[in-house]
Amino acid sequence: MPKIGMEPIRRDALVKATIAEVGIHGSLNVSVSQIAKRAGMSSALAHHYFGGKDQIFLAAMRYLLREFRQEVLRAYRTTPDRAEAIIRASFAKTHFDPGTVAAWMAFYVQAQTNPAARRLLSLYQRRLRSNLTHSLRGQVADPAEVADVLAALIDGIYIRRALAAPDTDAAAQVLSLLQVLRAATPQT
Amino acid sequence: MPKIGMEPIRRDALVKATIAEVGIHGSLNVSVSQIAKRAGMSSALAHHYFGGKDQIFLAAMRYLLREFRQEVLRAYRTTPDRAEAIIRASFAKTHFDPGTVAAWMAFYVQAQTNPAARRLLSLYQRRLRSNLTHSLRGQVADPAEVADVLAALIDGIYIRRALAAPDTDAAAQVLSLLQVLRAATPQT
Amino acid sequence: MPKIGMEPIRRDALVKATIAEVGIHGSLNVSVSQIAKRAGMSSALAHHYFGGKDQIFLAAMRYLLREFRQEVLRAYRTTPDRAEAIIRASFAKTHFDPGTVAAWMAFYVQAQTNPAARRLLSLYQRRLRSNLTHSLRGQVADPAEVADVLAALIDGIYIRRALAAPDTDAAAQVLSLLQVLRAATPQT
Amino acid sequence: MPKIGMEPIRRDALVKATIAEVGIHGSLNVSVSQIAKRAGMSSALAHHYFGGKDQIFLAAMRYLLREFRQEVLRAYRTTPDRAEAIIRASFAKTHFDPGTVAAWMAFYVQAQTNPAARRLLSLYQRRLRSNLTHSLRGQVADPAEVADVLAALIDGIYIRRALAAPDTDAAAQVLSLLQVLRAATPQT
DNA sequence: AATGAATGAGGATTCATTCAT
DNA sequence: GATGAATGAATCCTCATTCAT
Repeated sequence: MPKIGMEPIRRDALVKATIAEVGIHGSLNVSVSQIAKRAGMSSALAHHYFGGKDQIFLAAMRYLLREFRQEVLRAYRTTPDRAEAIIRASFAKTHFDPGTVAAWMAFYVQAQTNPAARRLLSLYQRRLRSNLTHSLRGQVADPAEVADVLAALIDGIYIRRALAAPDTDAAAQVLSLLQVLRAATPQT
Repeated sequence: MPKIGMEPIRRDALVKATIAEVGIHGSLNVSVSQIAKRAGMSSALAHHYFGGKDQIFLAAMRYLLREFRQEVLRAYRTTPDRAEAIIRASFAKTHFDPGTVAAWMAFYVQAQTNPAARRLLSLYQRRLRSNLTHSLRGQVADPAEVADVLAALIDGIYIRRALAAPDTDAAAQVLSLLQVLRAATPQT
Repeated sequence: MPKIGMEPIRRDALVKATIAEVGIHGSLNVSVSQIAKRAGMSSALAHHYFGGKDQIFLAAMRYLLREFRQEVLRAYRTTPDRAEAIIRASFAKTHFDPGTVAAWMAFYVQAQTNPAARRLLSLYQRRLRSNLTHSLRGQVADPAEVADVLAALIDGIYIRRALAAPDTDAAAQVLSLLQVLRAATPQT
Repeated sequence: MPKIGMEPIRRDALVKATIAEVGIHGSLNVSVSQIAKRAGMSSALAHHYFGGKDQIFLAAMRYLLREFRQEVLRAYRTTPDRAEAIIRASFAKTHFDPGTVAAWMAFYVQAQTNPAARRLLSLYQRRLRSNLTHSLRGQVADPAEVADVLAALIDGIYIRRALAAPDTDAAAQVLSLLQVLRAATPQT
């Protein structure tokens, strides 16, 4: 009995299985078969839906970035200060799931040679920068510059927290810097 | 060609070939044969000297960290401000060689699952933090905290510069933040 | 050529090819590729179906032991004396095929270190002993003890006949001993 | 300082190292390097003395057979009954050292294809048979035939004891059969 | 839509053996 | 006599991908 409308369900299952499997192995050294098995289908079907391994992983990354966007939107609703909302969303617990961490590290690796991955990373970075810049308007002298620093700091702290012992509150660290910067370079 | 005492020569050649090859491929998906060929020897000899692929890559990473240490020492000699010296050394041109960048990204991936890699990364991070802390003593209220922020910022900016267009001066960005932090939280 | 239900066919082909190839080489120093080629498939498929070389060989041994069991059952039908049937089956011509001999010798080697092989050998020995014991009941004073001797003698003569010139009738030798033992230690 | 007369010492060390290493691995899957390292020399030297791996192993087998011969001679001195002496020597404790067991099993494998090994095995078997025949002269009707049975039984029981749990006294089992045979077929 | 079947290509690793010193 | 250096060849195993059904 041919099922109709299975495609989105299958794709979603594969994306989630990819993240889980990447998390378990800590890298992209995961076979399509492993992913497909976890997603409850044959590897041939995975190929059928995505065309190849690279595209499966790319879809997984797009999914993670989409999740992140929604995390930010949620934070907007509970945190009046937009910059703070972005920072808090950047360090949401889900980002530290093994799968997410491993996917991000692998993504950095891929971005060096895979044009599609590089574009995606670029897009994420531009968006983050733009969001931060907007959120800082009217608060600091040079919003774009401060946004740059904050964005880089977010990435830097994320890597350190993700790979080393997460002993301190990552968001707090960025927020305290934000405070300093706001005080130091107020908009005149 | 001398037939004795080849070991250090071979090891060195392999380490350099590894970095080059990793740079070309953008990841650790490089065969030992490729590395060995570039280093001018058989893959069997590479295994003989290092025991396995992981150890070859680990040796390459140790080499890069050793290089970085020397970069810092050199900077100490030309830059009176120690914090600035560390920051400048962190963004030395050699760090942006494709091989070095790829090795670092791969290193982050490995650190998730390979204990030896994780230890090495930890060591590097502790050293950087300690050096920065010392260099900030007497200049800011809480040197350790500021060192933490600077270290993370260095990593964050490095990744962004390494993977995206290096349009701005990375060191300058960190240095300007350093200035702000010094002014904002002076030692009383 | 049917495209489904190939597994049992492939497995069988591999098992037989293994025995043949082991016979040709006289040991387990046979590559999976050689076996697979003889079985008309790629080595990858052989791995797919069996998981690894050890398991291919183990399957081959299980096949030989199964064959031996059937040999015994056949002998039961034509030889009224059960002990004699077992002995005759033990020296059936097929047991002296080069592949079978080589597999047995390799099996002895494997049994020293491979737990699965050891278990299988143990199972075979217990079965042979148990069958012989049953067959001797009511004929000799201590069936178990005589069974032990006969079983060992069967193995010992097999090795000698398999590795040296098979000039004498192996079964006859054991049978004559059996006769002696029956006469010497009758059940009272 | 060139050492003189090292050859026999080196060869002996290699032979003993071979047996030990074969015992550890349970098969001939032992590299010459491993053997040489255990014997305290380079693998190149091992090749120099023996010419190749096969010859090293053959030398080890010759050593074991020599040892066995001496075991028999020792037994002759303490056991008046020569047949019993041979049987006891055949099950001396040293024969059950892992190295000796593994070497024997490997020897059986080799005898199938290696002519030198086959000759050596043949020689051992003929000697054992001849010794047994002599020892039975004047005691049983057909010494050669009984010798054959005993020899095979010795091998068969050895394999069973070597590979399975050595719960019973192997020599006793053969000796009791010997007694039966002597009683059953006395020389008239 | 879905899959079992199938493989070519590749990769890490091992090793017996040779050779210059 | 002795060894470090060196390698070609081989081996097990994995995997992305294709295809007939």
